Amino acid sequence: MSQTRETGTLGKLMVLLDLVTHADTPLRFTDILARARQPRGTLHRQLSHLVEEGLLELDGDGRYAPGLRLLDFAARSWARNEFRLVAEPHLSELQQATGETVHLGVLRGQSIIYLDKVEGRQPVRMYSQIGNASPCYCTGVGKAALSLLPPETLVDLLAGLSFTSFTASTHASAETLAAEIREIAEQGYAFDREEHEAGIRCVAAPVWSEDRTFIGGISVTGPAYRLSMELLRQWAVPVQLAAARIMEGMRVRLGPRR
Amino acid sequence: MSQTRETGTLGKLMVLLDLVTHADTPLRFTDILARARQPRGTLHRQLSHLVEEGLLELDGDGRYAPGLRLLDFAARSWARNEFRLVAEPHLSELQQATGETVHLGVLRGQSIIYLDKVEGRQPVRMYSQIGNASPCYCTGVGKAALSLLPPETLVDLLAGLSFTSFTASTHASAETLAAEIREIAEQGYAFDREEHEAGIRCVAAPVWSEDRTFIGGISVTGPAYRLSMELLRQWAVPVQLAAARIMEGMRVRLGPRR
DNA sequence: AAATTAAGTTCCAAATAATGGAACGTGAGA
DNA sequence: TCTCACGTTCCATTATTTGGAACTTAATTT
Repeated sequence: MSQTRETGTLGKLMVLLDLVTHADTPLRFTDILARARQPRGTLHRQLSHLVEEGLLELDGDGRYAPGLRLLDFAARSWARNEFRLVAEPHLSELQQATGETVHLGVLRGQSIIYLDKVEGRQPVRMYSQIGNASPCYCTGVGKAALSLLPPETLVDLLAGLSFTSFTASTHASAETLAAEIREIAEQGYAFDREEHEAGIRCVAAPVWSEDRTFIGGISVTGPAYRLSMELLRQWAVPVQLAAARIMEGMRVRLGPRR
Repeated sequence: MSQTRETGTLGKLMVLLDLVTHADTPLRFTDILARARQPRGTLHRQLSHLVEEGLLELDGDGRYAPGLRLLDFAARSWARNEFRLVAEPHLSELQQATGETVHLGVLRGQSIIYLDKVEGRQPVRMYSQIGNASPCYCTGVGKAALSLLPPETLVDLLAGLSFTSFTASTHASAETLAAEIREIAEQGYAFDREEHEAGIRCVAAPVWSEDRTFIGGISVTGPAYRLSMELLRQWAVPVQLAAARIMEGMRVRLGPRR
């Protein structure tokens, strides 16, 4: 998930930040000590620095939680993200056309990070999905993104994956995944056949920015009982169309400068 | 806004992260060089480290933008934040009762960071507000939060403020602000009389967690033409009630452990 | 096209910060 | 009161960062 260096001052601190943000609940000093391979004195100072910077917070019980400064950073990066800004209107349009939830995600390391989500009427918790990192091998957006990679990069990435079986249909080996990705590269669209979450299907299309800073995809997602494979196949075309419009938008936006 | 140390390896890197995330547009190396007080060689290596860790991203044009890894960190800290989790149902209830937008914010340094926002029916961009840092001296939540501080802490904080006049009614000096905060401390609720944004009013009440990790407030916000001061005064009671329930919820949640 | 300037990158001895083992509080429970 | 587990502080050693300068590459001008 995280491509942390683990060396250098920053690298070591990021490992700790990862540790704390990935925990289900705030961690006490000793909990962190057990998981981080650091001497007590060192760990203590490292945590203090992170707290001083607002990246971690230490509550009255001596438990470390992620710092709210991270929220401020994130709110800013999200609000100004060029890819997201360009994609936004096209995502809404696609949502209108299908009535289902639309996602925009990009590949970072081995994960898909969701950059945006457009739902129907109901005011659903956005943060719950936006910013979340999901595996690339069992999501529509993820597989669509992988189909964009040059063969060598793809091989390297696949080699580093460890396959967790979320459902019965989750890919369990690099071989079957590679085969499907070849197919996706030809077709130009991908499905998620309940591979990440039982009862949830999606159809996705690859999207990228011209400078290849963003390699990702968009998808239309919904419950299997409502979204037959038949219907998803029909939606492949509008999804690809929306993807094409986003790429054109990025071309226009980046073009004049180069 | 940022209480960065500016010394130590991490401190210097955070200054850069602040610089890039605060910029309106991705910055080129030279732009950053001009603003950061660092020699070229040093700056180059620092930026490289941030990019390696995914905290910054370098696009094809050599422009640095905030890294998407920040989103992942933030999504996690938000999803698991105890204060927010406890407050959530009470915010929704308050939204139902008033029909207007409800906010939850906490004090971090001199800023209020919005932890949650509950709007009416329409699916509004949440991220646009959640995580955002706003000044404490011209928001209802901010002034409510300040009214909770011990006198000495408050004096120190006020001394460090620089007052930007967003509207004609924005406080422009520590003296008038301090006077209003004394009043708020007595009353137990605060108003924002179009001090941050023209045409926007709110009524807020202070909220804090027992261990004082979270010092903040909740507010009901809306357009001035719809929310007379008269109406806001009526809402002060339900807002204070919701605040009381949140604090009780935190007491129960934290209590058993200590 | 050559010359000039600007932009970005790499290098390495010197300066600085991080390390980690051990000693030192501190508070809860026996 | 004693003990033990949990945190915190200290400081000589070690590793990383620093920053000036040299170098490469790209853009602009003559």
